[in-house]
Amino acid sequence: MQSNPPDDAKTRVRAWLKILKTSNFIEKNVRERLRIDHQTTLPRFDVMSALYRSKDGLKMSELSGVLKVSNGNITGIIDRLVQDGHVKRTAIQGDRRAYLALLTKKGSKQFQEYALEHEAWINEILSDITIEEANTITKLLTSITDNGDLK
Amino acid sequence: MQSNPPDDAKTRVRAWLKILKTSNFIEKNVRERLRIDHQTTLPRFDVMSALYRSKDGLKMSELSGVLKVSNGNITGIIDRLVQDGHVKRTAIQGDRRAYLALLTKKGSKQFQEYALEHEAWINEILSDITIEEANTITKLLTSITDNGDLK
DNA sequence: AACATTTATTTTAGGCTTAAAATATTTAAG
DNA sequence: CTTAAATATTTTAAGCCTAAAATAAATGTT
Repeated sequence: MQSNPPDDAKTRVRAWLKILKTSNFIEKNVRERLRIDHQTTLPRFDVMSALYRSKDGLKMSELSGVLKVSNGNITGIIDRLVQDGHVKRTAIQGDRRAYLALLTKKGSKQFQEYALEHEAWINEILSDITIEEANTITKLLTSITDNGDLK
Repeated sequence: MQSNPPDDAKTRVRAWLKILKTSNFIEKNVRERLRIDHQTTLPRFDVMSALYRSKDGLKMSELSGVLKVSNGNITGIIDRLVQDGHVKRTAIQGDRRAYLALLTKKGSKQFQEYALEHEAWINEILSDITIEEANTITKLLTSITDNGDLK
């Protein structure tokens, strides 16, 4: 089974389109469940997840760094999370420019519930692939995102 | 190497997060090149791609069906593509509710150029995976999106 | 101390996205 | 033919997202 460069390029494009399709497919599913079951959104879930892991809260710039989204984007998401009582802002000693965003007790409790359900959803959506296959996917895709030549 | 259900769920979640990360990584790259090199966007590219393949144009509802986005979404994207002369709307005989969106000559020429570059970009971004690996990715991910239990 | 530079965040303008409501047209039923 | 139901699209309201400009505070330089 020989291959030549032009065919190789098309094979890689096919893999990319499949990655995109799969990602969109799962994402849509998760977004819908978050919306219907919890009246929340994936960006909000992602921010809460980062804050939950951090324990002591994160600065706005740390959040946008971890989630790889723009600074201004985080502003609006945190605004809404503060509105519904899941997040609070706390001053930082000696720097009045910045502050820490931190989960409230309510937010922390709520996120634990989200996380359990999220794991179950994903396990269901990916039920057709075996554990070995899941590991293979993780391994192969890692060599793409770890491509040092880009960014 | 035994596994148990709770570990399996976490392994699947890890695979999902990697799929998401990879997709976002590649998408960001492509969006940036479209923006900087061509002052256009991925949604616009996607619509032009669908129209290019269709030859005779597509109705709005066909576009939203193919691209799996909402109807209202397509309205705005086509509006902007019409504005910069890449797409035109043509009446359908006997149905004044609908119309076909069709690439203009300019749009068609432009898309051919985009497509060539796009293939080269992807080939570059995925240069660290072999053709065999690309095919493995495509095959494994297909069993996820073809999961008939959902939707 | 006064000024410039850097750092942290928000604001702005524009585009993407959705679900739900509204509009227009066609088709079906009586 | 008239009314009702279905189909095709747009509009609306709200949220997400970015790059670039603006604001504010901290740090460095003279």
